[in-house]
This record gives sequence, C-alpha cells and structure tokens, in this order.
Amino acid sequence: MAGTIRKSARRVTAADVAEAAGVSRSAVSRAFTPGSYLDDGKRRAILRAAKRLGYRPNAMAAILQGGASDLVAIFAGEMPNDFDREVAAALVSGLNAIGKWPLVIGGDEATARRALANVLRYPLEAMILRSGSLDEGVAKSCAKLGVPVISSGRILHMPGVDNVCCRNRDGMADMGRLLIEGGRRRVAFVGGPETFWSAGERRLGLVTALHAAGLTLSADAMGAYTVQSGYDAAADLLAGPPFDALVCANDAMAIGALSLLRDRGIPVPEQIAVVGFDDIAMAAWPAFNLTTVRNPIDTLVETVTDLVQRRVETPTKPDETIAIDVSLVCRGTH
Amino acid sequence: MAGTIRKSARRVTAADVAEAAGVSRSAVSRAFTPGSYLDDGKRRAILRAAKRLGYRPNAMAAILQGGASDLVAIFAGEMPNDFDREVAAALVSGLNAIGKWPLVIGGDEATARRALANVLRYPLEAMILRSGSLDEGVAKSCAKLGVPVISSGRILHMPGVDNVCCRNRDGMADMGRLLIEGGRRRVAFVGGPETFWSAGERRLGLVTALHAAGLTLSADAMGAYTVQSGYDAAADLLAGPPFDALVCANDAMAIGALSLLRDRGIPVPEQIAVVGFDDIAMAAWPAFNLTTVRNPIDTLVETVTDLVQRRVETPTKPDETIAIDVSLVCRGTH
DNA sequence: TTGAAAGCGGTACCAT
DNA sequence: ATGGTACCGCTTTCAA
Repeated sequence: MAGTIRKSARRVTAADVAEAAGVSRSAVSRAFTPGSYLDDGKRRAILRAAKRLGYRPNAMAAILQGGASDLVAIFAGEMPNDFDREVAAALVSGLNAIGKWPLVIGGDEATARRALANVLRYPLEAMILRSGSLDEGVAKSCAKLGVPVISSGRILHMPGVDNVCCRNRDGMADMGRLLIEGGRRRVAFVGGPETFWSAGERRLGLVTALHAAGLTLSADAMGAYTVQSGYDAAADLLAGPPFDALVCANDAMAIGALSLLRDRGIPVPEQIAVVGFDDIAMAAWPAFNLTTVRNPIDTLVETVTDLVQRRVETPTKPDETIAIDVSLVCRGTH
Repeated sequence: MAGTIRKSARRVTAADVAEAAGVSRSAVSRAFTPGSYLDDGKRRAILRAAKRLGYRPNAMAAILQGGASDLVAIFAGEMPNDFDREVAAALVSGLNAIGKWPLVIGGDEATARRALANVLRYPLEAMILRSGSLDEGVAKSCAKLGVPVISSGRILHMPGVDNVCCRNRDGMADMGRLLIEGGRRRVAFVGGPETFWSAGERRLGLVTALHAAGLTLSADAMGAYTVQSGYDAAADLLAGPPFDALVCANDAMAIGALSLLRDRGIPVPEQIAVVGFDDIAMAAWPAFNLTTVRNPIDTLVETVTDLVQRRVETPTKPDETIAIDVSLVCRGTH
C-alpha cells in the first residue's frame, strides 16, 4: 500500500496545517507567535491540528526572513585534556540554557579549518573561540562577515572580539609566592608550545614572583597539556640539574609529572613540590591531592553566555575584556 | 563619517556580487556550483568579486530551497564523566570530518527537553542519541518528523532507529570469567539507576558468567557513573558482608572505588580485585593501572558517522543494529 | 552559455 | 481579528 513506506516524507508546512484547520497560513503563523492577534478558540484549533500533523515551523524559512538564528558556533580545537572537554560540555549546556544552539567545530587543524569555511555559511549570532593556534585566523574570517567573536582562552586584540580570560599571570604569581614561602628555591616549569597562549602567561606570572624574590626559573620544559606530556617532561627535567618544585601549566601535566615522580620513588612534596593550574575534578581526588590554581568553569560559562546575550542585543556595544578571578587551592603536593 | 560604524552590517548577497562582477545572480550561483555551465573567465571574475566583498552563500536560503542541511544533532545528556565527554568530542570531530555540522544538546533533563523542541525546527539530517533517560522520548519526536535516529549507547527497538552499541554483556561476562579463573568467589557489583541501560546489560553479563560457575552476585550497589559515586558505593559495600572482587559498570566508578580501598588500606588486588569498563585513558595510568574492558571510541565514531552517511544517502534503508566488539584489558587490579 | 523567473516556508505588513 | 501578499537569498528550471 502506498503511504506505508514514506519515502523521506515531506515536512509538514504551515499551509498543511492551515488547510487542516480551515484557516489561512497567516493564522497559523500567528498561532505560533506569542502576543499576536488571534481568536483564542482558533489558536487552540490550529495548535491541535499542528500537533496532530506533527508540524514544526521550519527554522530556515523563519531565519531567512529575518528572524534570529539562535545559532552559535564553538570553535573547540582538539580538546586534548579533560579540562578542555569539561569547558566545552559546560559551554554547550550554558548556551542551551539561554536558548542558543551550539554548532561545535573540533578536531585537528585541517579538519577544523575546512569546517570553518562551511559553518560560516550559516548565519551565526556569535563565534566562541576555545582553540589555540587557529584563533586569529578564525576571528579574522568572522570579522569579515560581521560575526561577533568571543575568545575565551586567550586574549585577542582585534575589533569585534570580546575576551574572557582567567587571570593566568596573577594565579601563577600567587602560586610562585606560595612555593617560595614554603622554602622552595629551585623552581622548574612545564609549559607548552608557542601556540598555547595561556602557558606563556602562566610562565610569566611565575617568573615575576620568582624575580621579586631574587630568583630565576631553574628549568623550562615544554609539554602539550596532556597527562602523558607531563610525565615525559618530568622525566626530561629529572635528567638535568636538581630542582625542588615543579610548576606545570595545567593540571593534566601536573598529574602526569606526579605519576612519574612516584614511579621513581621521589617523595612529593618532601623532595619536590608539584603544582598545576585549573583545578580539574581529578586534582581533588585522594590519589593526587594536587595543589593548584582554581580556574572556575562555571564563572567562565556564565561570563561567556552573558556576553553572547549582550552582544546579540546590542551588536554595536564596545568590545570587552573580562578577567576571571582565580584562587589558590592548597592541597598536599606543595 | 557614515559607514565607519557599521550597525550590524547587512550580509553580502549573491545580488551584490552579481552587480560588482557585472553578471546575473544566476551566474553567481553557478560560480559556486561545481560542474555547472559557466564561462571560465567569468567564473574567475565572480569568485574574485565574491572574495573581495566577503561573500558566502547563505546556508539558510540554500537549504530552504531544497539543499542538504548537513546539520546533525547530538543529544549528549549530562556528560557526567570523562568517557561521555570523550565520546562527544570524538563524535564532533568525526562528523566534522565528513562535512556534517553537529548541533549539540547537553545539560540537565529540563534544559535538554526544552532545547530539543527548538532544535527540531532545524531540518536535521540525523539525531545522534547519547543520553540516558530521555532517549525514547527524543526518538519518538524525531520519528514524527522523519528525522533518522542513531542511538549509540543503548539499544532502542523503534522503527527509524539505527543502533550502535558495544557488546556490554559479552564484555562483562568475559570479565566475570577472568575473575573466577583468578579464584574470586564473592563478587560485588556497582551499577547504576534504571535509566542507565548499559549498567543493566553489564550486570547481566556478569551474572551470567557467575551462574555458569555456580555462583551468584554477592552484593549489588547503585552508583551514578561518576568517580565520587564509585567511592561512596565502595564504602557502602565495605560495611556489608565481605567480598573479594568489585566489578564496576564503568571505569570512573572503578577508579573511585580504588581510591576508597586505598584510603582504607585494603590491598588491591590481593584482598579485593577492582575492575571497570570502557578503558578510559586514565585507566592505563600507573596511578590506577586498572583492569577493564576496552570500549573503543574510535570504532564507535566510525560506525556512527558511516551510519549517518548511509542513512542520508538512502533514507529508506532498513534499520540496523551494529554491535561493537570489546576486549579484556588485563592490568594490575584483578 | 546565459538571464529571467518560479519557488522553498516562513513572517510581517497591508488592507479589510 | 483576519486573509492576501510581498519578500528573505538561494537554486533550478526554462527559454533564449
């Protein structure tokens, strides 16, 4: 029987509902527009017919016609560690909560670059940047199209870009002072490549605190913000001159370093202090009990979503750079 | 000067490009359509003008007119543990790689439910389910709209739904046998609430293996797939009759349980074996060295993206249920 | 090879 | 309060 196998059934349109309810298409549109003139009984009848037919207004037509797209892109990068993935997940929930639908772009550079070109064909209300290396290029493409950008992991000095960023330098400077007060004098650092902006900022904060105490960095290693890279970096550093504190640019690497020191039987924090940055959930686990700097994801998400809303409301509002306060979390590894 | 402050500049359209290049709108459209009749010089001129003006075809209009939306929704649920977030991140990358743009829905039930109704106004090519509790309802809504569903964490017996799911029962049965061969006789289990489908399946697999050896489950605790819940569940179980193996429905809980046993000074695996499921990155860390069942994310993503492509190509293709093989990963906790 | 014109499915502005 | 109609920006006939 024809009809039982619906070959990719045509979407139900307002015209279908109008016919079924015996009204005009205009009335159907009004039924779905709160606060529009429409007889209450008629509205109910339309809504009933719509429900029965399974009608949903086609967002494409509504947007094309001039409506809000409610579409926000998140340029998420590779998300190599749990902090990045937690942020992405929280950003998604936060955007959903304010009625915005995130189009997420992730993966390696080549994939993300190709994806960007395609995603920019959709009318985005904002682009949220969380990637490392590609951010400037993405921001430039967005600027050309008038898509507002919110950079949330590094500060981008470009017109049309709002910035949300935690106080990387302050946090690491506080951490440096804590270590110095604790008697540490030979401090090693595990950072990241040039493209990891936050690593550079955090390093700077640490160096500032050291300088103020008449000290310099004892050693400098490069990681990749993953647990494994922290493990490897610690091994490299151990092969060099001795140190009594190991500051890692993020918690993942600190946990990797911690694992290596344990494997080698080096007591933490007695011989070497190990500290991180972010305060991921794992940092609090008894197995690690990591001293770190709390980088609050909930505040980040609130700030970003607020910025999205205000930017959408007032496209011409001046660009903002909002700093998020961090705080020391003293646990057992310093 | 007027023009310096562009009040939310109007998007450049094909008509603008046509005018700039001195051709018709049709020609502009053709210039962006591979394999269409158009003078080569003219095409280059159009492309040049487009680039100069910063033109991108508006996806809304193209889709409305009948083109592919390339939009796929991921109903991701709360993503309470790292495995869920890793899967979501991998799914995003995988979809990007095949030229599909994922609209992600996440967060708590109320938020997700509201989000769903809105996101369904977009013409989705597929809906990927990863949530726990809301899956049936979502699938029903999708069916009504003719949106194909791919369930990737539980098996949904509904028309129009493709299923991808790891062999939960087989994996846990293998694990059960491993423990029995290792001499364990009093096996406790930490599962999840009713809505965690995989917990029930994994429990069933374990029970089957135990029965085959003439054993039954010694104790049954309920977790929530988070590390903390594993920690708490282990504490509860320890208050009851003794056991020599603790099987957790996922790695996060196993790691939590492991932490508690360590806190209590109970030797693992000498006194109690602890095992999990999923083989998250953390399971391999020296700090945990967890015996578990490998649940391969890359295979899952490949299977899902393949299913998306084939479903889009042939909307009428028969529904499929694809099982993903799992394998024991023997480390140090059994 | 090219341009004109008809839709896609909504919304909003008309009169009525 | 209601129905008719123009239009959003694109793709795709159709005729030239």
